Amino acid sequence: MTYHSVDQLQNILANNVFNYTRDPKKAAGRSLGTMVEIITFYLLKSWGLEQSLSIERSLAEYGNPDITHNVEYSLHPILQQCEVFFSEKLPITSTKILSSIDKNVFSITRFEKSNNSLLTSDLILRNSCLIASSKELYSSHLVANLAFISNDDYKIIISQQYEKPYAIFECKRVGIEEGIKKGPQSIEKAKQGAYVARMLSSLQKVRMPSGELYGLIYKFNNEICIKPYAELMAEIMESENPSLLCDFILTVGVVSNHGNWFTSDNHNKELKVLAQSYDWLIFLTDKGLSEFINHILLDSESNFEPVKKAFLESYNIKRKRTRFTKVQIDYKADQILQLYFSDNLIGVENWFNVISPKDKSMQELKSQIFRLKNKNWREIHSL
DNA sequence: CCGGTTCCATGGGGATCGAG
DNA sequence: CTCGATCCCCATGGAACCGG
Repeated sequence: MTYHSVDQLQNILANNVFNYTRDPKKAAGRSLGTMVEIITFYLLKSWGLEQSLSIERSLAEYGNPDITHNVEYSLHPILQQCEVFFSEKLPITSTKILSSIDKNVFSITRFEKSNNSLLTSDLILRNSCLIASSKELYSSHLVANLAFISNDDYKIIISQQYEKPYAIFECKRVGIEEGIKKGPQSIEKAKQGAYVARMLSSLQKVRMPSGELYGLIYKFNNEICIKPYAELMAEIMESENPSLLCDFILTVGVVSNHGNWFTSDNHNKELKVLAQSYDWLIFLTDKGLSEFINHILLDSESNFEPVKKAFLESYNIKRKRTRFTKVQIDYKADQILQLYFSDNLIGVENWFNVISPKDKSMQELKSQIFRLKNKNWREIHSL
């Protein structure tokens, strides 16, 4: 297999794919960001979180809903779920899906329909397709996912997600400048990411004069709970107490290395800023990202041909419509990616290193997420 | 000049709306 | 319903700028 560093891959993409743009290297860098997003999405999907997942929802800051941030991936409590079998002509629009729901099972009167299509007539799938949302703040929204297609019959799963998530994922990437060891641009994005990571959850991070990190959380009736961060986090994980959980959001950052960031002890400032801001910071290694790109784009004799085709059709001066992003993806490419990730789940998990918390593993991250997923959110939010 | 911060051009995505 | 326009948001990376 051809191995390239990510920098080499960026140059290959710049020269061969993005040569039509004014700044090919920048556009290639942007597309590597898309790859990180796609890898993260299919990882979450192969963990079985698809029905809980929303993409690019606007989330309010804790205690300050005036300010909102669009968050890449968020995991929400599922309030209700139903399946629909469906054999109409493409596209599968929100209107068609909503009209096929049994209203006795699932009341949709409080919802406002979206204009999204789950599957377009030229087979572009919309991941975590938002079909309707409720107008009231912090209520819920409906997400549709395509389970499978057989003989023009479509099985669709519709999940009603509670608006307030229990976990979020954000993907970031920073590139190295040609011939320069350390760039100026990364710190700004690190700070932007850090700001969002620190503003969404009720669990606030506080530094003691000694340097020790504490967690602070307001309980009901104005009681403040403050204790060492790791201890408080463990308590939240164990807890079913609504006042600890109702506004808690586990924040996860996914970063990828591009020359000036290191997985070694040699963390630079940007990485330190992010590591202390997210609850979890995981690092997609060069090896992982290169392996993915080599497989889907550069391997000439692979069965990833439809994935490669979708990518090239998306980034091309004559392109009609993008079909290779975390949201809109070519249906065939999606099927291949799903299979690839579920068949190679252990390998994919090994593409990541955990940077913080120190000495934790991807398996522990996974188990924390499932622990949260399985809490009784109806009770916690008194629904 | 050095090592940083701030600014900004460019690429891209999603939601929404209105014309056809 | 479809498509394009528009608005808003975010990411990437290079240039300008600044204090010592």
